[in-house]
Amino acid sequence: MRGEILRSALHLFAANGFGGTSLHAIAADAGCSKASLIYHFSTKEAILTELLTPAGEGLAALDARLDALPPEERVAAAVTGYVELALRYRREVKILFEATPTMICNPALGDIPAMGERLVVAMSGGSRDPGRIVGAHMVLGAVFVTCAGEVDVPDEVLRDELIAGALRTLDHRAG
Amino acid sequence: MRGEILRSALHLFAANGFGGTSLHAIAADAGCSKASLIYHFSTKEAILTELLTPAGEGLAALDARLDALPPEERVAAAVTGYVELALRYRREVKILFEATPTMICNPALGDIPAMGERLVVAMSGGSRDPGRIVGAHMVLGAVFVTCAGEVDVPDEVLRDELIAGALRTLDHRAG
DNA sequence: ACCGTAACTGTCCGATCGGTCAGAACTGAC
DNA sequence: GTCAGTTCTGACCGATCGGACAGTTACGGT
Repeated sequence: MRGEILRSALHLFAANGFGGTSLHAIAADAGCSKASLIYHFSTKEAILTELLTPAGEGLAALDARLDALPPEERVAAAVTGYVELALRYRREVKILFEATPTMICNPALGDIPAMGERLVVAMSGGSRDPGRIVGAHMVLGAVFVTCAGEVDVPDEVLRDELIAGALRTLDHRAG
Repeated sequence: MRGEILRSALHLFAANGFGGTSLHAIAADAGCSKASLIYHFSTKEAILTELLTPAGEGLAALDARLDALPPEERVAAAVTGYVELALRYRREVKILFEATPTMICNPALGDIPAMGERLVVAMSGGSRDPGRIVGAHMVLGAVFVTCAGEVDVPDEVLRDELIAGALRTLDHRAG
């Protein structure tokens, strides 16, 4: 039942957003009562937190992996890791996509926003050059919305093209 | 008063999203009653529509301008025009950013989603190559979130770096 | 058979939402 | 002054929201 609730919530949050999904809707989709949701998860936000936990852990693991890498390999590894993570957790990305403006400071998101910032630093190579910083933000957004939206392309192709495109974006001439 | 309402709504929608902003909040910020909002605009969505109209017209004008251009100039013009539009209507972009997943089919958005799709076609050069299509979606998202977020870079620099980065993203080696 | 605990539900609650409506307050024309 | 029309408001409405709570069912250990 608990799993059923999570599955329904993931599906509905991704389709209609967090704010756009009522507990009633989740309960109806999962085939249980609204009170049952609150029994398993004490709060609506707790459902969101649990849904985003695996993605957050993946992001933390990526962050740790990058730290252990020599600086010259970091950018490429950050891009590859980020793209793979975003593709694996497509629906979570879609949820975050809608949640970002409204609840960027919400504790339900955990450390995800902070690690997003660290990812930008990694992809910009730690540089203070505005070009690198803007480029890193662009990559973050590019992968974000491409994964959230439905582009009619097989996943493996999407993966490769995202990585290639992101590296192109970051590639400073005479760098 | 009408202008005051629009200014408050633009500010609040951009900060908290459309769904996250109540009529009461707009009225309080504008210094009038909730009923006064409904007097000037018959509906909450009507406020949104009016707020997004200038940006939508700018997008339509860009679309028309691209149509009158020889194909080989279209991609660069699309990128430049899109970046300038997104920077000029930053707050509107931020509103759209949050609205996209939830109300993509909402009539309040007018033709904006459709013209977004046409922009993708223009930036992909009308190609069916997955790489070009993914690249165009990436540019759309990259400019979108970079303008919606607050990157600590002066506007002119941001403009130039966005255009340069986007062209890099789209630039396919060996045609 | 009995009981304690976990799983689940129906019902109710206060808050907030977008929107309605009858009328007050202001305004310029005559 | 007064009257018509625009602008604005307080009070109210039904709907919906997230959540609380008491009570019921299912079940495994003894």
